Amino acid sequence: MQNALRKFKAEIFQALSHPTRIAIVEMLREGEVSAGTLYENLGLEQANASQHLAVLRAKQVVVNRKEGNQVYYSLRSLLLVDVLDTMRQYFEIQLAENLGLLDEIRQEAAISGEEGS
Amino acid sequence: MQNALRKFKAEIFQALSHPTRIAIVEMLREGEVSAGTLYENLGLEQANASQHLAVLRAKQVVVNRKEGNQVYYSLRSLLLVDVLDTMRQYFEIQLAENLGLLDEIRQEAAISGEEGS
DNA sequence: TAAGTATATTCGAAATTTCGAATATACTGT
DNA sequence: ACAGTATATTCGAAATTTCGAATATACTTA
Repeated sequence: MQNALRKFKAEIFQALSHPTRIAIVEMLREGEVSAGTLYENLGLEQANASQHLAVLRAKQVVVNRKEGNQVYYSLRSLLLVDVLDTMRQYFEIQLAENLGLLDEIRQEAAISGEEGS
Repeated sequence: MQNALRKFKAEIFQALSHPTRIAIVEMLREGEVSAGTLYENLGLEQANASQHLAVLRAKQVVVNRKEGNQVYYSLRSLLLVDVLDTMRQYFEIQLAENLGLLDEIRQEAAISGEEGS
């Protein structure tokens, strides 16, 4: 009984285990977004975005709705937003303890800062 | 800035993306457990358990403490328990909508039931 | 029906993950 | 120092994931 449940849990986590898919899920927090808007805003290749959306679909993290020429995606359950929020707290704490990552983030900030925000 | 953060998040999710590692984290919910107790209770090969613990260590999900001959593991942050709890709710809802998985779980339950619980 | 637009799928190749088997390391007691 | 115990690491091989390139599908509009 626990086994299938743990496998199911592992699969959801696996669906969230790629930076691009995290970005997609975060973008869907506010609501429905079309596939095109998604890959444009995230600067992804169309095919690549579609592949990642396929993973999220397969694991039932997102749901899609067709309207004319476009496909609109949204999170299947808002509970995922709660998970993400709790994770955010977790990350903040970890970040404070993880100087290496902080440095990395500062560098990125410095670079994008130079380019003029 | 968002990139390193998302990479970090993805890595935590990746650490949780295997049934065995979910089982380990769940076992650590109550507190510190030795490596030996872990793999005995979960019915794992010693080397395999150690490999999974290495993944959890690398991603800083767990922390370990050496005492004599043994190594005791614990969750680095209790916030992870909250994440798991929210996930549990999520799974319960998904489960209700996912008859295939429910069937799978029922079969497992039936099999272990036959063996006499 | 033909051309255009939006999205998905297929196809390798490269990278990563997972596993068991074997081996290594680090303690403990004699 | 030696044997025993607990845990970690290394080594391939098999499985899975990821990517860009190419192609397919589906809808729309002329």
